[in-house]
Amino acid sequence: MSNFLGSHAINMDAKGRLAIPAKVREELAQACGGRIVLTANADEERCLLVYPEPEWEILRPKVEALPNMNKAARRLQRLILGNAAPMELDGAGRILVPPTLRSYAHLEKKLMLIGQGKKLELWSEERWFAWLDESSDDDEMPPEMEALSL
Amino acid sequence: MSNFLGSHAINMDAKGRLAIPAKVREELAQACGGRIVLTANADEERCLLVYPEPEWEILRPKVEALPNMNKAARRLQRLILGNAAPMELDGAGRILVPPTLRSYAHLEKKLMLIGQGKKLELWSEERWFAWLDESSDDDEMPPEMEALSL
DNA sequence: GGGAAAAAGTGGTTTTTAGTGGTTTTTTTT
DNA sequence: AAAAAAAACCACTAAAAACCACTTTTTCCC
Repeated sequence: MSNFLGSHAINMDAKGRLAIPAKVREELAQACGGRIVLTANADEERCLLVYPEPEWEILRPKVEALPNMNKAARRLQRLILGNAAPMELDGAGRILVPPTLRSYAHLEKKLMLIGQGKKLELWSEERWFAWLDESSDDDEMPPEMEALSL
Repeated sequence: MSNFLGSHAINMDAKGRLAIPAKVREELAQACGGRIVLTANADEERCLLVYPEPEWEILRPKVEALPNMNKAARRLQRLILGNAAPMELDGAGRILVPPTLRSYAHLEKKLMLIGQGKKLELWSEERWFAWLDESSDDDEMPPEMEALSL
């Protein structure tokens, strides 16, 4: 199973194409033959999520099955399902980001691709660094996290 | 199991390469054959963490398994996983620190490598000495620490 | 204590690979 | 059928990685 790590600075060209870094490309080739699903992130951070297709097919039914009389659940469904775009890497290892997703995540030229284990996150570089600088406020930690020893 | 102790002053060259001190290199060779994972520190101190690969593989699943609807947990995942860079020492016993990590920890020429038992910490020399001078305020201690007798 | 040898650290050079941009062809829409 | 947009293809530039040689420091032996 895929295990994405690390961050990569990448540029999107004028056509909305972006070259997946070679190392990530290798992992994607192995995990899904280059077949991925790009969608919106559901939390307050406006970034995109990149799933290898098999990983997406585990997640998708779970999202579809959420009890959607609940407002938060409906929101999640609309964002995740309503923005999902299956695609393949082109011959040069690039993907073409659909305009709607581009504007959702405020993607311009300079981007950051962030490994997050089973998926990747795609951020506007500006927003990523702004997020890094945010104070890690007094959010409550789950007990599993309290017990961690890094 | 590895047990890193002591601190070493080291220089990073213009390309971002830094020579691991010979004594540390020996320990790394024994612990992981020179295979390490470099990542960001998650707390407010902007330094890097150096894990021998086996040690990293104990930590990684714990971080990936955190409940990521929680904000604090997501932050930890983005920092630890999103900055992780597996690497090996080169022929001369050096590592190349990726640009993103270099800027995260404000690393310039003069660095400090600090043994921390199962891992090492890598600091900008300036920040390390500034930290040493900080007042160790009135932060609350966990009970295990209260019970210590140095 | 001095000198020699070995090891460690430093810097530069070369080669390979990844990223970028443009061009052509095909498909779709009006 | 023509024009425009999208997709695939191809070539060139730039950056990263591996390699190699030199300098400095430390250690061991005389």
